[in-house]
Amino acid sequence: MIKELPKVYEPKDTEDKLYQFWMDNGLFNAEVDKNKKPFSIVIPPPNVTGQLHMGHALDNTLQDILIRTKRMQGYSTLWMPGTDHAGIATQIKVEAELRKDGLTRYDLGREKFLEKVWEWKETYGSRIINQLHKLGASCDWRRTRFTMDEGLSKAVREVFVTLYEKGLIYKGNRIINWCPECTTALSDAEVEYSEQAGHLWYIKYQIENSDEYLEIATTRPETMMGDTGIAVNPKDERYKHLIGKNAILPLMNRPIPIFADDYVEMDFGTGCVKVTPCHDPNDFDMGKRHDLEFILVMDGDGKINKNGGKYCGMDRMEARKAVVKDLEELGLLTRTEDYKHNVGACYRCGTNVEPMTSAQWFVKMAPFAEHDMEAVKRGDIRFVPERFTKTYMNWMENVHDWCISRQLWWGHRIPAWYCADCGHITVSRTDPDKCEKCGSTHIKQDEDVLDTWFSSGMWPFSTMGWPEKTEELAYYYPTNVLVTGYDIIFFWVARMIAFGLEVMDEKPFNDVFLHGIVRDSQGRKMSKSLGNGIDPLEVIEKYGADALRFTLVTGNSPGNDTRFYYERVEANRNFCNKIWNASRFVMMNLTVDDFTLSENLSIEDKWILTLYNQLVKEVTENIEKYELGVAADKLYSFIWDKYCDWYIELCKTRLSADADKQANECAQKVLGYVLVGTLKLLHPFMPFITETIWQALPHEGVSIMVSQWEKFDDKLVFPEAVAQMEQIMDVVKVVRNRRSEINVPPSKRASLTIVTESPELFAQAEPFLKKLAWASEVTVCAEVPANAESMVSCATNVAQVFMPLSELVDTEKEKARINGEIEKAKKFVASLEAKLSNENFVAKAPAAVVNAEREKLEKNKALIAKLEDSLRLL
RNA sequence: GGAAGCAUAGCUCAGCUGGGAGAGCACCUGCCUUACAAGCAGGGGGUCACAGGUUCGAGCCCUGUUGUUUCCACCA
Repeated sequence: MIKELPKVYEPKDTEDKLYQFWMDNGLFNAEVDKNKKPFSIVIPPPNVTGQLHMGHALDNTLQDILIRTKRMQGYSTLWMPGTDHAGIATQIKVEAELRKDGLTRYDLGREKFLEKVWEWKETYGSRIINQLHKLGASCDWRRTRFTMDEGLSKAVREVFVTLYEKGLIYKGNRIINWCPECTTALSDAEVEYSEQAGHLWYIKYQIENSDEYLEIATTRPETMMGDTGIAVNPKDERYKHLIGKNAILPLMNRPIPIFADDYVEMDFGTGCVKVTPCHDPNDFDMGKRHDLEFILVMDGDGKINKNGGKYCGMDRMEARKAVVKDLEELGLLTRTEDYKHNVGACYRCGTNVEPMTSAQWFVKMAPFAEHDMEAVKRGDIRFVPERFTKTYMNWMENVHDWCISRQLWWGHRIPAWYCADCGHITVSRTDPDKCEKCGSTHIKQDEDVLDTWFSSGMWPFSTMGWPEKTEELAYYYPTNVLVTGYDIIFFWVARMIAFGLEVMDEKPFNDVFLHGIVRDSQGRKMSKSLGNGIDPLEVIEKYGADALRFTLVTGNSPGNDTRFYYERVEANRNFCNKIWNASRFVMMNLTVDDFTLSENLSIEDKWILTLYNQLVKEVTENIEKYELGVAADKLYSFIWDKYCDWYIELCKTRLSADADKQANECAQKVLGYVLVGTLKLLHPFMPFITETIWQALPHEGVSIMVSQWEKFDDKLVFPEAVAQMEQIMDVVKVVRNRRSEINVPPSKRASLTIVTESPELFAQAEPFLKKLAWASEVTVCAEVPANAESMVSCATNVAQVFMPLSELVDTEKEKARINGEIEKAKKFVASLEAKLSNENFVAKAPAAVVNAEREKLEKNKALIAKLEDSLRLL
């Protein structure tokens, strides 16, 4: 039963073995069990070829804490794991690999390339899963899903076809964000804007059949070959006479109409806007409004196409220079200004995106938005912290149609077939062999694939087997909580809500528990380019997974970013060691084999049990409210400051060899009882060390993981004992303090004379005072001793303490010290008296508060009396 | 342009529904008091950004100001 534990906790020796033990015993496995309440979480699927970073570590630690707690509380828990195919990200990686051999994906062709990606996926797909094992994640790995699995692909197709049939998905030629590097369309969410230094070029446009010129500013001259109009504000007197006329587009020498549109701001630039409908979202809208010509001047690779006249073939930046140079030579460039403006970049490769019209597939968002916002408004779906509700709402209110087609190869191919004969598009759940309209067999599937987020949007139900009606779905859906970073609310959370409500007719989760970003110690985002990333695996290797987990959940509050410090990991590693040694101590003294509390509890037992019981209540509530950091802090301070610093010390006399056997066993049981209970409360946070210790202690059951969560116990409430214990502890503290001030080392023991009105209490406390206050002997009496003036004194509100150490003390200093303490207490008393004599306070404040203030007043008055008494003796 | 967060000890941050300001690290003093030196005991250090307001009472609630970060929008 009792094992010898080494003096220092070595997580490395145990963690992998324990994880294997849990796996071998199937403890992570989720089983549909009608006798239990379900609790489910789906993992935010990491990129299949990705590596564990601190963000994952945080995200999964939070989930693991929740799932482990619920498991212990008797729920049938499902933590559904899996990975995401991560379209662009993965394709980029494999293409980069090919580039090393001087190849592109086109050299291989679609089929061969996809084979290559699948190979890549096979090689690296399990890496991040294994890394999650290191963290202690208790997912049901048997159920691991991948967004391109057969089942999930089926779900994707089903959703696509269904939405298409409902008219919620359409194909249209619209303006989208194009990444010339990835050569694909992107959704609005996939564009990151940042301020870049650029120029405003002012260009002269001649009015047709006139000598008059218009001056127009632009930041992107390279697209001007696609200009098909010039807009002015209808109220602008300067240009009213030109409305309806044409201007000549320089370089192309093409007449373009001048028209009025409210969109134009009179006081910006020259008050004229050149309109390039194919290369600017606002111009696109104006183009539609005014029925302008749409001329696309760029190809997918960012080069000017044949519509760009002489600039055809030039790269967009090259074309910009050439256009500016030509305008200059023609004398049409009037001036150039430096100008800072926001430019969008691809979130994957960082290349500036090109807004351009393109035939793409879209999801109509307006019909979704209403339901999606309603569900949140109703409180059906709750954001934690609440403020993100607003973020979500704002986004939803202005949501645009979602571009879901990507010109990639890696992903779910769009199930649409184009008929070469009649042009009809056949969208089908099964691959068609002929056009559904004209029957022609000359049909060809759309080359494009779907946005990665399209498939992850259905993750909560696709992973549970939908569109099949599985018992998992019936039992575990909707999931209880989604844990993720606030940075992907739009990408993912919003889309899951949309698909869940539309497809399942039920929300995907009750709560959305959001966390922030893990930054480096200087508050910078961890990134490859900065090289400031900290590898969670290295941290685990050196300090243990428990220390890492604890570091990630403490010292921050939900939804806020957090900085990562090794100092904090070290502190938490030390905490592990503290727990380890406290447990060693208990085990070293262990002769009993169960921790059923005995009847004759002593005062210190009652004290710690009361605090422990309170801890159970609070930690449970905090976890329930997602206040994991608060719960962790409470565990930390209970274990360290209460259990170790006081209770273990208080027990030592009862545990000594010559102590009474019954008392000894009573102490052991309380020590064990509280230790085991605390380990359970701590287990979700620190699964490894708690299991290791739990296994070494007397226990029933296979693992602490599946032991029963502690509950608040009405029988373990002893307010009187707590009050008494605090009186004793006050005396200990005041003596320690006194001794420390005059530099008395613990080895120099001193007799204590305690003058008090509670002699029995302090007589009982004798062993504590000997052990904790380094007393050689303790005398308790009602009167101040005769030789008091030759002793060092200190006082609490219930006791005066005298120690024969006056040779170490300067009387004047002593007087000053006591006076200082009196002053401080008097000040406080005065403030309390003022408060209590305020009729409004007494009348309006809650009775409990008033009573507490009265109690404080009495205590401090008593303390002053004691101190003044001591002062008189000097 | 819109929205949100943050501003508390030297540093990084907690502070739950308002009731005499906390932790970790750092710093100072004294200790190997046989579970733990990854430790023990003690200590110093905060007009809780600023200005108003509500309240018996404000770090906490309200308004404004300043600084700072982020998100959304995208005026050519």
